[in-house]
Amino acid sequence: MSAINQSGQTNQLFALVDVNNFYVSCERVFAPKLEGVPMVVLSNNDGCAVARSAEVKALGVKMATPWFQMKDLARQHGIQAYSSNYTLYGDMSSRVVEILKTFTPNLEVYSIDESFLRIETVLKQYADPASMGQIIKDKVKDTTGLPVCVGIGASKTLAKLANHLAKKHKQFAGVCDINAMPKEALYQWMTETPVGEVWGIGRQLSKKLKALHINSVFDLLQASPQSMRQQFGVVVERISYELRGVSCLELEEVAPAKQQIVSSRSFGKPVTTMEQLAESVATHVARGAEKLRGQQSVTGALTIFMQTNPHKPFEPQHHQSVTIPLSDPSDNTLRLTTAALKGLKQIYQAGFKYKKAGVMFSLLADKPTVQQSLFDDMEVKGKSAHLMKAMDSINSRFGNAVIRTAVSGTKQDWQMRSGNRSPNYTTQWDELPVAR
DNA sequence: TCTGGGGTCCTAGGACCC
DNA sequence: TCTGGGGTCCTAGGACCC
Repeated sequence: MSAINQSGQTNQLFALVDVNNFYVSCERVFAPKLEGVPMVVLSNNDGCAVARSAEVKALGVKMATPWFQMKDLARQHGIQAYSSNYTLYGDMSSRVVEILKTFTPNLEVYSIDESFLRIETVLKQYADPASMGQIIKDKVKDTTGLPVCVGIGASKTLAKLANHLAKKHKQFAGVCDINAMPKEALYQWMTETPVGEVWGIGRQLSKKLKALHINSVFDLLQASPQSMRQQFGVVVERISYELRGVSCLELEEVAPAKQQIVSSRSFGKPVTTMEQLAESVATHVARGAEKLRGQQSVTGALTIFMQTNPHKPFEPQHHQSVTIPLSDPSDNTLRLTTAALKGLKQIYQAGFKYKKAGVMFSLLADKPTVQQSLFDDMEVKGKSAHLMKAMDSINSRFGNAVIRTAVSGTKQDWQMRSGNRSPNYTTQWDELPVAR
């Protein structure tokens, strides 16, 4: 009997499948000569390292280290740097997910390189969870060329921890099942693992926990969930339960619509003029509006923000934002751009060197379907006049609406639309795309 | 001038994640 | 000279209402 399952709370079993050094591994799939070569993938403008190969991690290079700061090291060790190619990574990510879906339908895509799987329902096809993990690992490698590690546990947090162990310690050969581990061994691993490695315990919480002599994962396991709640709130309480194998975080199989959408970017060179900022803001609004439409949302407010370079504290700093509520929520690029530029004018100040600008859409709502009311108050004179008027009206609000409309166009149709049903009513529906 | 309690909504900021 | 771009959740405090 495993240590963790003794709570008897649940038989759920989670697997976390995580691609090793994802961006680096993607690049290596298409350039096998890079295998074993120390390398990084750089962020926008080739600013920071956003992915590091194992060789580079071993040199002590931290995530998001600026490339210019590691150039000496790069020369010494022959570190190769690649600009990022997010289209490629997105495509590779989808391929991995497709493979994982062949193992279980219960899957949550957690990030571009990680998925949680619920596996207890499909285990009978395998000798044990670890061998299932091994098969997953091999299949992803064979099919996509990407190396993954698999962590298995009775909660998401334990699966995460198991994945960490699988990545960090060679003896697991890339697959670690915490659930099957004897208690003594598990506690030993937990004692050797710093509390900051636990999913949800970041820098600040680590510091506070350490002040209470909670240094290792095991120490945190020993602390009571109640006392954790008292001192740190519900988040740490939940982690505390999760570590005990009491699953508090469910699989989110359908990704909920975003609650906010951001588009922002650093400038390669400092930007000073209103014209440059306006161009950037317009680009970001267009990108954001595409994302909005992609999830069938409209935004009720947009925030424009820009800032100078915080890494140059001796230069004059300007960090400003303005939020513009929209009386009429929209996903129309033109309308949003107009509002955004108005906001930009409010906060722009000449004389600063801006380093970053962007836009955030918030107060998102489902995009309304074509509204009854648009038709209700129209007199029935003829189909085309109606449609033109309705389309104009909708177009002015949503810009890119797809209007479902009745093509039979008899008076009865319109009466039915306003609730006055005719028994013989039949109609066909067409989708009329409206020009953007 | 003193004096209540409870609820909701909104916002800002902090902490975390990849 | 060169320093990422997204997201989420939680909490506290203020405004407002009854």
